[in-house]
Amino acid sequence: VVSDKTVERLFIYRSLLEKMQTQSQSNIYSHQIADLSGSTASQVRRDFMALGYTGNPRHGYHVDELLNSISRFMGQSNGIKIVLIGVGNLGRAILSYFSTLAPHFNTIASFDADPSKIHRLIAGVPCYPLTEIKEFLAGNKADIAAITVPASEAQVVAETACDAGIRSFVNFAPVRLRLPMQVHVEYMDIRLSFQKAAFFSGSNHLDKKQETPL
Amino acid sequence: VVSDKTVERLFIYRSLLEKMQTQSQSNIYSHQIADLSGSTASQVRRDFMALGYTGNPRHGYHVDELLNSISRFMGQSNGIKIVLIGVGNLGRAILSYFSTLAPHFNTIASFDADPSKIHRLIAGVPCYPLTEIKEFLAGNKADIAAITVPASEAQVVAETACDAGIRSFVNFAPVRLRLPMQVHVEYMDIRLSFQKAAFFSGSNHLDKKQETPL
DNA sequence: ACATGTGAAATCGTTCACAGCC
DNA sequence: GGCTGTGAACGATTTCACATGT
Repeated sequence: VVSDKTVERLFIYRSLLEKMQTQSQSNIYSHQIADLSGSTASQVRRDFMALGYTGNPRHGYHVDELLNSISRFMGQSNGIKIVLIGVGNLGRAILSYFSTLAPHFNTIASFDADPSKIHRLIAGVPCYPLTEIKEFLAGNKADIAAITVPASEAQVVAETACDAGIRSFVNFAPVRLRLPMQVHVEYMDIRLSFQKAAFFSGSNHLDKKQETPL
Repeated sequence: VVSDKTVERLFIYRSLLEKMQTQSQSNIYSHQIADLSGSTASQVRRDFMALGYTGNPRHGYHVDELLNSISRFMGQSNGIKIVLIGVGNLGRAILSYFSTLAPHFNTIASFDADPSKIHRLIAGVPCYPLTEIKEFLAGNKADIAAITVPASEAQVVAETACDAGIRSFVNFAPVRLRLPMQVHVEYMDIRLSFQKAAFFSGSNHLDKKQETPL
């Protein structure tokens, strides 16, 4: 009943509020949250409607209570269990990125086809052969899979993981995945975001009026 | 005159069409493009309206011509010049990722504060001290900057780069940047996308009806 | 028959505006 | 007085539906 956009913003608000909390700020107004998150006061208040938590006109929102409400709504997001498929440059970088972000994220295993990588510890995470993913997941629950294989392999790899019970993916490969509708995919297409940035850096987006008449 | 969403999809279509081209498929229908890109036929046709290129009902779209139209509309996106700020794990991974993607992307320099990194070649790209970015950009044009520094430093670093003439960013740090309105920022928040994936992996999003009555 | 191009309708998301409260 | 909560207006995006072309 809540939009993807709202979910995203709630996570952003939470991250801000956690910072506020460490600075022992106890109260905050919607317009302050808006400024810090690049949103608007209306938007913030509208997003909070989903939480069932209501502030008060005198002191705005109580940081601690608000955080509790958000976390209750978002569900337990500490100790998210991740498996990562594809231990190339990007995969390795993400492994070590998350190792510094514990305890929020917990990468429990990685998978690769390259024999020189398997059965080793990479950034503190054990690497197994891709063929064993199903057995592994039968014995170990994981919430999501990160796909960091080359584009050409992403689809098969995703199907395998899906088959092994994964219901949600973060896909770094620059291809759309065709998976059952109930399965969720977050796309992280690095190439695409650079292309978009390049497009909007020029004056392309403003007055594109010079249609060459055919 | 064209929405962000449409721009994004046009890039995706282009990448598909390039694959079609290598497979010497010469014609394609909107519904085929839709299937491959996770869109709908209407959406595809609507997006193409921006191009001024029109297909024909008999054979759909001619792949080569369509690609030309898209590329003309998108502007030259070969040899996009990038500088990367922050040569940590993630920064290094992106450097080597792009080194394999030439000639579309051309990372011309990286910057870091760590003395052990500067004046070395990292993934084939020279690394300079952060303090020299303005001089560097005075002598070398760059289209966009990638920010791969820790969250706490992202804002200052972005301001410096902005001051040095960068008009478009890809920001990997998990903070919103406050920059002049004309400056474009693409956010690539890896942590956030994993959080969203985790949220949508549960049954959180379906029937969130159990409001605890206060 | 089947695909395109495009007004018109529907849907989704954001912002406005104001009553109510502290 | 300045803030919250929210119905209503607005704007953006997607989908529908169908006239048109081959």
